[in-house]
Amino acid sequence: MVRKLMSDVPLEERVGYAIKRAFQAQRAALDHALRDLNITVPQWAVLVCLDYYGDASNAELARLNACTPQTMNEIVRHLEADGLIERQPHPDHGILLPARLTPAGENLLAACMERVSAVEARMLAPLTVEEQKLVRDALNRCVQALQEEPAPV
Amino acid sequence: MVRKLMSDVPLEERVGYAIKRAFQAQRAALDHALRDLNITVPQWAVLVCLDYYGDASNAELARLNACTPQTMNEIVRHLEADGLIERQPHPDHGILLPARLTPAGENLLAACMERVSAVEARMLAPLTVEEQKLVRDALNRCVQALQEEPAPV
DNA sequence: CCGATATCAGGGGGACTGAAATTG
DNA sequence: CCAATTTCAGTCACCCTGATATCG
Repeated sequence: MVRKLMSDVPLEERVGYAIKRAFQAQRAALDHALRDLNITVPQWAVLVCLDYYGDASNAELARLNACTPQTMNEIVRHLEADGLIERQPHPDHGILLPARLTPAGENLLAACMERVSAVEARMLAPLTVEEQKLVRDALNRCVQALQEEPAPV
Repeated sequence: MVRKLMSDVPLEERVGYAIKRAFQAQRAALDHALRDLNITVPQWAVLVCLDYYGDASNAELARLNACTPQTMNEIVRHLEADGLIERQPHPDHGILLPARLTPAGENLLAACMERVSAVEARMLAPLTVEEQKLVRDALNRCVQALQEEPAPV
Protein backbone atom coordinates (compact mmCIF):
# COMPACT_ATOMS: atom_id res chain seq x y z
CA MET A 1 0.00 0.00 0.00
CA VAL A 2 1.73 3.15 -1.18
CA ARG A 3 -0.92 5.46 -2.50
CA LYS A 4 1.16 8.55 -3.01
CA LEU A 5 -0.96 10.06 -5.73
CA MET A 6 -4.47 8.77 -5.27
CA SER A 7 -6.79 11.09 -3.47
CA ASP A 8 -7.90 10.39 0.07
CA VAL A 9 -10.55 7.93 -1.08
CA PRO A 10 -9.24 4.34 -1.22
CA LEU A 11 -9.64 2.44 -4.45
CA GLU A 12 -12.06 -0.06 -2.95
CA GLU A 13 -14.42 2.68 -1.84
CA ARG A 14 -14.77 4.34 -5.22
CA VAL A 15 -18.03 3.86 -7.06
CA GLY A 16 -16.33 4.13 -10.42
CA TYR A 17 -14.02 1.29 -9.45
CA ALA A 18 -17.00 -0.81 -8.38
CA ILE A 19 -18.67 -0.16 -11.72
CA LYS A 20 -15.52 -1.19 -13.56
CA ARG A 21 -15.17 -4.38 -11.55
CA ALA A 22 -18.84 -5.26 -11.93
CA PHE A 23 -18.70 -4.74 -15.67
CA GLN A 24 -15.52 -6.77 -16.03
CA ALA A 25 -16.92 -9.63 -13.96
CA GLN A 26 -20.18 -9.56 -15.91
CA ARG A 27 -18.35 -9.37 -19.22
CA ALA A 28 -16.07 -12.27 -18.31
CA ALA A 29 -19.02 -14.40 -17.21
CA LEU A 30 -20.90 -13.60 -20.41
CA ASP A 31 -17.85 -14.30 -22.56
CA HIS A 32 -17.51 -17.68 -20.93
CA ALA A 33 -21.21 -18.45 -21.16
CA LEU A 34 -21.41 -17.61 -24.87
CA ARG A 35 -18.06 -19.05 -25.94
CA ASP A 36 -19.23 -22.44 -27.16
CA LEU A 37 -22.11 -20.80 -29.03
CA ASN A 38 -19.50 -19.12 -31.24
CA ILE A 39 -20.79 -15.62 -30.68
CA THR A 40 -19.25 -12.60 -28.97
CA VAL A 41 -20.94 -10.28 -26.52
CA PRO A 42 -21.08 -7.33 -28.96
CA GLN A 43 -22.56 -9.64 -31.59
CA TRP A 44 -25.14 -10.93 -29.15
CA ALA A 45 -26.02 -7.35 -28.23
CA VAL A 46 -26.88 -6.67 -31.87
CA LEU A 47 -29.14 -9.71 -32.02
CA VAL A 48 -30.88 -8.43 -28.90
CA CYS A 49 -31.42 -5.04 -30.51
CA LEU A 50 -32.91 -6.57 -33.65
CA ASP A 51 -35.26 -8.72 -31.61
CA TYR A 52 -36.14 -5.90 -29.29
CA TYR A 53 -36.53 -2.96 -31.65
CA GLY A 54 -37.22 -4.82 -34.90
CA ASP A 55 -35.35 -4.44 -38.17
CA ALA A 56 -32.70 -1.75 -38.06
CA SER A 57 -30.11 -0.28 -40.39
CA ASN A 58 -26.41 -0.32 -39.67
CA ALA A 59 -26.46 3.33 -38.63
CA GLU A 60 -29.35 2.72 -36.25
CA LEU A 61 -27.60 -0.24 -34.68
CA ALA A 62 -24.45 1.85 -34.25
CA ARG A 63 -26.42 4.53 -32.40
CA LEU A 64 -28.15 1.95 -30.20
CA ASN A 65 -24.80 0.47 -29.22
CA ALA A 66 -22.87 3.72 -28.95
CA CYS A 67 -20.22 2.92 -31.50
CA THR A 68 -19.26 4.18 -34.95
CA PRO A 69 -21.05 2.96 -38.09
CA GLN A 70 -17.75 1.51 -39.28
CA THR A 71 -17.39 -0.60 -36.16
CA MET A 72 -20.98 -1.76 -36.35
CA ASN A 73 -20.53 -2.57 -40.02
CA GLU A 74 -17.83 -5.05 -39.12
CA ILE A 75 -19.95 -6.71 -36.44
CA VAL A 76 -22.90 -6.87 -38.83
CA ARG A 77 -20.77 -8.45 -41.56
CA HIS A 78 -19.73 -11.16 -39.11
CA LEU A 79 -23.33 -11.86 -38.21
CA GLU A 80 -24.35 -11.90 -41.86
CA ALA A 81 -21.50 -14.25 -42.78
CA ASP A 82 -22.65 -16.58 -40.01
CA GLY A 83 -26.20 -16.55 -41.38
CA LEU A 84 -27.64 -15.03 -38.21
CA ILE A 85 -29.00 -11.92 -39.90
CA GLU A 86 -29.92 -10.98 -43.45
CA ARG A 87 -30.09 -7.60 -45.16
CA GLN A 88 -32.37 -6.51 -47.97
CA PRO A 89 -32.39 -3.03 -49.52
CA HIS A 90 -35.19 -0.89 -48.16
CA PRO A 91 -38.03 -0.73 -50.71
CA ASP A 92 -38.44 3.06 -50.45
CA HIS A 93 -34.94 4.21 -49.51
CA GLY A 94 -32.44 2.70 -51.90
CA ILE A 95 -29.45 3.32 -49.68
CA LEU A 96 -30.85 1.87 -46.48
CA LEU A 97 -29.98 -1.75 -45.83
CA PRO A 98 -31.98 -2.83 -42.78
CA ALA A 99 -30.92 -6.02 -41.03
CA ARG A 100 -33.27 -8.63 -39.63
CA LEU A 101 -32.86 -11.84 -37.70
CA THR A 102 -32.85 -15.09 -39.68
CA PRO A 103 -34.44 -18.22 -38.17
CA ALA A 104 -30.93 -19.36 -37.32
CA GLY A 105 -30.34 -16.02 -35.64
CA GLU A 106 -33.52 -16.34 -33.62
CA ASN A 107 -32.56 -19.83 -32.52
CA LEU A 108 -29.09 -18.75 -31.47
CA LEU A 109 -30.45 -15.71 -29.66
CA ALA A 110 -32.81 -17.95 -27.71
CA ALA A 111 -29.88 -20.14 -26.70
CA CYS A 112 -27.89 -17.04 -25.75
CA MET A 113 -30.70 -15.71 -23.59
CA GLU A 114 -30.75 -18.92 -21.55
CA ARG A 115 -27.06 -18.54 -20.77
CA VAL A 116 -27.34 -14.81 -20.17
CA SER A 117 -30.31 -15.17 -17.86
CA ALA A 118 -28.43 -17.74 -15.82
CA VAL A 119 -25.49 -15.37 -15.44
CA GLU A 120 -27.78 -12.51 -14.49
CA ALA A 121 -29.58 -14.62 -11.91
CA ARG A 122 -26.29 -15.62 -10.35
CA MET A 123 -25.07 -12.04 -10.31
CA LEU A 124 -28.22 -10.59 -8.75
CA ALA A 125 -28.80 -13.35 -6.22
CA PRO A 126 -27.25 -11.36 -3.33
CA LEU A 127 -29.55 -8.37 -3.94
CA THR A 128 -33.11 -7.84 -2.90
CA VAL A 129 -35.58 -6.69 -5.50
CA GLU A 130 -35.58 -3.24 -3.94
CA GLU A 131 -31.80 -3.07 -4.11
CA GLN A 132 -31.84 -4.14 -7.74
CA LYS A 133 -34.26 -1.36 -8.57
CA LEU A 134 -32.22 1.22 -6.68
CA VAL A 135 -28.97 0.19 -8.33
CA ARG A 136 -30.53 0.23 -11.76
CA ASP A 137 -32.08 3.66 -11.29
CA ALA A 138 -28.92 5.11 -9.77
CA LEU A 139 -26.76 3.84 -12.61
CA ASN A 140 -29.19 5.21 -15.17
CA ARG A 141 -28.94 8.62 -13.54
CA CYS A 142 -25.14 8.39 -13.70
CA VAL A 143 -25.29 7.62 -17.40
CA GLN A 144 -27.57 10.56 -17.99
CA ALA A 145 -25.24 12.87 -16.07
CA LEU A 146 -22.25 11.76 -18.12
CA GLN A 147 -24.08 12.19 -21.40
CA GLU A 148 -25.53 15.61 -20.68
CA GLU A 149 -22.23 17.45 -20.63
CA PRO A 150 -19.86 16.34 -23.38
CA ALA A 151 -16.82 16.77 -21.14
CA PRO A 152 -16.02 20.48 -20.64
CA VAL A 153 -12.25 19.74 -20.84
CA MET B 1 -40.70 -3.11 -30.37
CA VAL B 2 -40.82 -6.76 -31.26
CA ARG B 3 -39.34 -8.67 -28.38
CA LYS B 4 -40.13 -12.17 -29.47
CA LEU B 5 -37.31 -13.84 -27.62
CA MET B 6 -36.47 -11.66 -24.68
CA SER B 7 -37.99 -12.68 -21.42
CA ASP B 8 -40.80 -10.68 -19.88
CA VAL B 9 -38.40 -8.14 -18.40
CA PRO B 10 -37.83 -5.17 -20.74
CA LEU B 11 -34.27 -4.30 -21.63
CA GLU B 12 -34.39 -0.96 -19.85
CA GLU B 13 -35.36 -2.61 -16.57
CA ARG B 14 -32.51 -5.07 -16.45
CA VAL B 15 -29.75 -4.42 -13.97
CA GLY B 16 -27.17 -6.09 -16.19
CA TYR B 17 -28.06 -3.70 -18.97
CA ALA B 18 -27.73 -0.74 -16.63
CA ILE B 19 -24.29 -1.95 -15.58
CA LYS B 20 -23.25 -2.30 -19.21
CA ARG B 21 -24.50 1.18 -20.08
CA ALA B 22 -22.87 2.74 -17.01
CA PHE B 23 -19.56 1.10 -17.78
CA GLN B 24 -19.66 2.12 -21.43
CA ALA B 25 -20.51 5.71 -20.54
CA GLN B 26 -17.79 5.80 -17.93
CA ARG B 27 -15.26 4.22 -20.27
CA ALA B 28 -16.11 6.65 -23.08
CA ALA B 29 -15.80 9.63 -20.73
CA LEU B 30 -12.45 8.36 -19.42
CA ASP B 31 -11.18 7.66 -22.93
CA HIS B 32 -12.00 11.20 -23.91
CA ALA B 33 -10.57 12.70 -20.73
CA LEU B 34 -7.24 10.85 -21.08
CA ARG B 35 -6.88 11.09 -24.85
CA ASP B 36 -4.64 14.16 -25.02
CA LEU B 37 -2.44 12.73 -22.26
CA ASN B 38 -1.51 9.92 -24.67
CA ILE B 39 -2.49 7.14 -22.30
CA THR B 40 -5.21 4.52 -22.48
CA VAL B 41 -7.54 3.44 -19.72
CA PRO B 42 -5.90 0.01 -19.25
CA GLN B 43 -2.49 1.69 -19.14
CA TRP B 44 -3.73 4.18 -16.57
CA ALA B 45 -5.15 1.31 -14.50
CA VAL B 46 -1.67 -0.21 -14.30
CA LEU B 47 -0.18 3.07 -13.10
CA VAL B 48 -2.87 3.18 -10.43
CA CYS B 49 -1.99 -0.33 -9.30
CA LEU B 50 1.71 0.49 -9.04
CA ASP B 51 0.99 3.61 -7.03
CA TYR B 52 -1.56 1.87 -4.87
CA TYR B 53 0.07 -1.47 -4.18
CA GLY B 54 3.72 -0.57 -4.78
CA ASP B 55 6.13 -2.31 -7.14
CA ALA B 56 4.63 -5.36 -8.81
CA SER B 57 5.75 -7.96 -11.34
CA ASN B 58 4.01 -8.53 -14.63
CA ALA B 59 2.24 -11.63 -13.30
CA GLU B 60 1.02 -9.73 -10.26
CA LEU B 61 -0.30 -6.89 -12.39
CA ALA B 62 -2.09 -9.41 -14.61
CA ARG B 63 -3.82 -10.92 -11.59
CA LEU B 64 -4.79 -7.49 -10.25
CA ASN B 65 -6.35 -6.56 -13.57
CA ALA B 66 -7.90 -9.93 -14.34
CA CYS B 67 -6.14 -10.54 -17.62
CA THR B 68 -3.48 -12.94 -18.90
CA PRO B 69 0.24 -12.31 -18.33
CA GLN B 70 0.68 -12.05 -22.09
CA THR B 71 -1.85 -9.25 -22.35
CA MET B 72 -0.35 -7.43 -19.39
CA ASN B 73 3.11 -7.84 -20.86
CA GLU B 74 2.08 -5.84 -23.89
CA ILE B 75 0.58 -3.06 -21.78
CA VAL B 76 3.68 -2.97 -19.62
CA ARG B 77 5.95 -2.79 -22.67
CA HIS B 78 4.00 0.23 -23.88
CA LEU B 79 4.37 1.94 -20.52
CA GLU B 80 8.07 1.11 -20.39
CA ALA B 81 8.62 2.40 -23.93
CA ASP B 82 6.95 5.65 -22.93
CA GLY B 83 9.24 5.98 -19.90
CA LEU B 84 6.35 5.83 -17.43
CA ILE B 85 7.61 2.72 -15.61
CA GLU B 86 10.96 1.00 -15.27
CA ARG B 87 11.83 -2.61 -14.52
CA GLN B 88 14.85 -3.96 -12.70
CA PRO B 89 15.50 -7.66 -12.02
CA HIS B 90 14.55 -8.63 -8.49
CA PRO B 91 17.69 -8.91 -6.33
CA ASP B 92 16.71 -12.29 -4.85
CA HIS B 93 14.57 -13.82 -7.59
CA GLY B 94 16.40 -13.60 -10.89
CA ILE B 95 13.33 -14.24 -12.98
CA LEU B 96 11.09 -11.64 -11.39
CA LEU B 97 11.06 -8.27 -13.11
CA PRO B 98 9.07 -5.93 -10.86
CA ALA B 99 7.87 -2.65 -12.38
CA ARG B 100 7.85 0.70 -10.63
CA LEU B 101 6.67 4.17 -11.51
CA THR B 102 9.26 6.58 -12.90
CA PRO B 103 9.04 10.28 -11.99
CA ALA B 104 7.49 10.82 -15.41
CA GLY B 105 4.98 8.10 -14.63
CA GLU B 106 4.11 9.70 -11.31
CA ASN B 107 3.60 13.06 -12.96
CA LEU B 108 1.39 11.62 -15.66
CA LEU B 109 -0.61 9.64 -13.12
CA ALA B 110 -1.22 12.82 -11.15
CA ALA B 111 -2.50 14.51 -14.31
CA CYS B 112 -4.68 11.48 -15.05
CA MET B 113 -6.19 11.53 -11.58
CA GLU B 114 -7.32 15.13 -12.04
CA ARG B 115 -9.19 14.21 -15.20
CA VAL B 116 -10.55 10.98 -13.73
CA SER B 117 -11.76 12.68 -10.57
CA ALA B 118 -13.59 15.26 -12.66
CA VAL B 119 -15.34 12.53 -14.60
CA GLU B 120 -16.25 10.69 -11.42
CA ALA B 121 -17.64 13.84 -9.83
CA ARG B 122 -19.79 14.50 -12.88
CA MET B 123 -21.01 10.92 -12.94
CA LEU B 124 -21.89 10.77 -9.24
CA ALA B 125 -23.45 14.22 -9.00
CA PRO B 126 -27.03 12.92 -9.23
CA LEU B 127 -26.51 10.50 -6.32
CA THR B 128 -26.59 11.15 -2.62
CA VAL B 129 -23.71 9.87 -0.54
CA GLU B 130 -25.98 7.16 0.82
CA GLU B 131 -26.94 6.07 -2.67
CA GLN B 132 -23.30 5.97 -3.71
CA LYS B 133 -22.49 3.72 -0.79
CA LEU B 134 -25.43 1.43 -1.51
CA VAL B 135 -24.59 1.13 -5.20
CA ARG B 136 -20.97 0.41 -4.45
CA ASP B 137 -21.73 -2.26 -1.89
CA ALA B 138 -24.40 -3.87 -4.06
CA LEU B 139 -22.08 -4.06 -7.05
CA ASN B 140 -19.33 -5.54 -4.92
CA ARG B 141 -21.70 -8.25 -3.77
CA CYS B 142 -22.59 -8.98 -7.40
CA VAL B 143 -18.92 -9.35 -8.28
CA GLN B 144 -18.41 -11.71 -5.39
CA ALA B 145 -21.39 -13.81 -6.45
CA LEU B 146 -20.08 -14.11 -9.99
CA GLN B 147 -16.62 -15.06 -8.86
CA GLU B 148 -17.66 -17.68 -6.33
CA GLU B 149 -19.08 -20.12 -8.85
CA PRO B 150 -16.93 -20.45 -11.95
CA ALA B 151 -19.99 -20.90 -14.17
CA PRO B 152 -21.43 -24.41 -13.68
CA VAL B 153 -22.05 -24.72 -17.47
C1' DC C 1 -25.49 21.43 -52.16
C1' DC C 2 -26.25 19.12 -47.95
C1' DG C 3 -27.22 15.53 -44.70
C1' DA C 4 -27.46 10.73 -43.78
C1' DT C 5 -26.01 6.32 -45.07
C1' DA C 6 -23.02 2.43 -46.38
C1' DT C 7 -18.60 0.88 -46.95
C1' DC C 8 -13.56 0.52 -48.18
C1' DA C 9 -8.82 1.33 -46.41
C1' DG C 10 -5.73 1.50 -42.73
C1' DG C 11 -4.22 1.22 -38.19
C1' DG C 12 -3.89 0.32 -33.22
C1' DG C 13 -4.49 -1.27 -28.37
C1' DG C 14 -5.98 -5.07 -26.05
C1' DA C 15 -7.22 -9.92 -25.42
C1' DC C 16 -6.59 -14.64 -26.29
C1' DT C 17 -4.02 -19.49 -27.08
C1' DG C 18 0.25 -21.92 -27.80
C1' DA C 19 4.93 -22.59 -26.94
C1' DA C 20 9.63 -21.83 -25.28
C1' DA C 21 13.18 -20.52 -21.92
C1' DT C 22 14.40 -19.43 -17.19
C1' DT C 23 14.48 -19.84 -12.32
C1' DG C 24 13.55 -21.48 -7.54
C1' DC D 1 10.79 -32.76 -12.02
C1' DC D 2 7.61 -29.25 -11.13
C1' DA D 3 5.55 -24.71 -10.59
C1' DA D 4 5.77 -19.96 -11.55
C1' DT D 5 7.40 -16.29 -14.44
C1' DT D 6 8.63 -13.98 -18.61
C1' DT D 7 8.15 -13.45 -23.27
C1' DC D 8 7.89 -14.60 -28.44
C1' DA D 9 4.63 -15.79 -32.13
C1' DG D 10 0.32 -15.65 -34.13
C1' DT D 11 -4.51 -14.54 -34.35
C1' DC D 12 -8.74 -11.98 -33.76
C1' DA D 13 -12.86 -9.11 -32.56
C1' DC D 14 -13.39 -4.57 -31.74
C1' DC D 15 -12.92 0.35 -32.22
C1' DC D 16 -11.18 4.25 -34.24
C1' DT D 17 -10.17 8.07 -38.11
C1' DG D 18 -10.20 9.22 -43.01
C1' DA D 19 -12.11 8.98 -47.45
C1' DT D 20 -15.50 7.74 -51.02
C1' DA D 21 -19.90 6.90 -53.27
C1' DT D 22 -24.78 6.96 -53.04
C1' DC D 23 -29.21 8.37 -52.11
C1' DG D 24 -33.13 11.73 -50.53
